[in-house]
Amino acid sequence: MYIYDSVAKTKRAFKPLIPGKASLYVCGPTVYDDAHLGHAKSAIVFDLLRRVLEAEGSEVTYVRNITDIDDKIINKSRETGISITKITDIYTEAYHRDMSALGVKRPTLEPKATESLEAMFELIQKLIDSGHAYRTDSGDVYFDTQSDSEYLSISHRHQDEAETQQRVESSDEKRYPADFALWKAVHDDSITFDSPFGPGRPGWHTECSAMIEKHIDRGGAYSVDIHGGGADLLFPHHENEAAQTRCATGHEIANYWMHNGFVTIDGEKMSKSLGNSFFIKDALKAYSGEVLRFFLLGTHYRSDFNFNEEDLLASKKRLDRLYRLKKRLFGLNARDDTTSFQSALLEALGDDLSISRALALLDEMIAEANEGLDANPKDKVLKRRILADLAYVETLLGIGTMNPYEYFQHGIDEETKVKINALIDARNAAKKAKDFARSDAIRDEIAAMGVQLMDTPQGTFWERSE
RNA sequence: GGCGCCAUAGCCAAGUGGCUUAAGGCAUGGGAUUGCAAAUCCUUGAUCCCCGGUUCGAGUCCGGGUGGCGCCUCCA
Repeated sequence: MYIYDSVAKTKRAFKPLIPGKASLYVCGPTVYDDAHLGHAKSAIVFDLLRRVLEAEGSEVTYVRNITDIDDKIINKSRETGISITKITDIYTEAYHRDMSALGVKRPTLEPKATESLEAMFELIQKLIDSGHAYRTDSGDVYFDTQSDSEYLSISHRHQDEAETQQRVESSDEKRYPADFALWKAVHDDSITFDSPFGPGRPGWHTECSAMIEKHIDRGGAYSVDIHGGGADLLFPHHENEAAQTRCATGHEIANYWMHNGFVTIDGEKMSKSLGNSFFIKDALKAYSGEVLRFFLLGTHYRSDFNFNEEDLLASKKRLDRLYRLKKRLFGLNARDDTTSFQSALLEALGDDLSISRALALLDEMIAEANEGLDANPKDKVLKRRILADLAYVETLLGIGTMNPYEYFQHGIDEETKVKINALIDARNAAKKAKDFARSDAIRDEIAAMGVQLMDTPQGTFWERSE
């Protein structure tokens, strides 16, 4: 496949270090709060990448870390009185629950920072030994950015010394303002970990480099094939990761870099400080996870994504078409036929995840399938082909996975369903007696409940409207 | 202040110099179908923010302008 490498700033043919085996590392969440739409976008994008690589026949090692050591977690613990481990357990579980609802498959490995301390010590020690890191009087260990001639080659910055100086507040102990902490010494009663450098906790970039070395590096020209994350991580996070690994191991951390665009809410960046965060769990109250997945998937991963309800509903209608087709073939089993649609779909996604092209192909497939079924409702060969295509879409895009009836009835409780079915029976009786005034009155009554009826040769079905 | 991204129909969104006098979806108008509807199918719409340039040829490259946005500070 082809991947746009955001460091090379060009599209490159993807060639893994070991043919047939792709490795992927993505920066995961800090588990101190519920996941928001930005987490969802990133997770969905790289889930898609993983599916495409697998569909192309690669054996994918996908590592996504869980950051469970962080000042934000510690602060939350102080504020709430809940223990650190309790907090990280709660939000790790919440993250998994939300991602699962969005159809995001679990990565191959999900290392936690607390379980990777040895690897971090090793990395830091190597940097100290090789003169790329230094200790301060207060016990902190800093990375010496000036010791790395390649520093800033990832984010293509040309840091102006004077300008940097005014940006950084407490640089008193640093040799150079851009230097960053590998280990922060802690002397009070905060959470600390014992280390060869004294009690403290790791700097925020340390874990990614350490985990990649521990779980992925196979001693090649670089550590991991693809490194991914949100666009905001390019600098300083990825720059610093790259510097650490380069100086500790002598090779680059990644061969390809992928950065997904931001999610904005009504045109503004979503951020905690602006107070416009949008939690996935809240969005899931109104929409099924798959509707959200499809919406977030619909815009190319490198573009910024603006979230608003109106566009979400338009996106849902597009997904509805897939489910309507699925409904027409409900109850039939798919087989593994391969079709030209499938290869075209994979080819589109293999071109830097060109989702718009892929969805256009999907729409065309759906239209042709409906047309064919209209013309030849009993064509078994056609049905087989459509079912195979739908199954392929499920696997590759992670959409169309639900029971179509449940999809269209999302959010309606059991009691209401019973009531609706009773009204449908009454209406069908009226229809049979050609009492259309009464049957239309019943339909209006049902419509008032937010439910739409559809008469078909197979009977009367209903969907949630709006 | 430094670095960077974006600007295509009412809305979302492809397009990386000629095969595209611009995919696909939503919405709108018309039609087929339907007891009426819904669904489905057919059909309907933009010369690509502005100005200048390069080229036989530009939405697509270059320069300038205008308007959005992001990173440089915790953030996917």
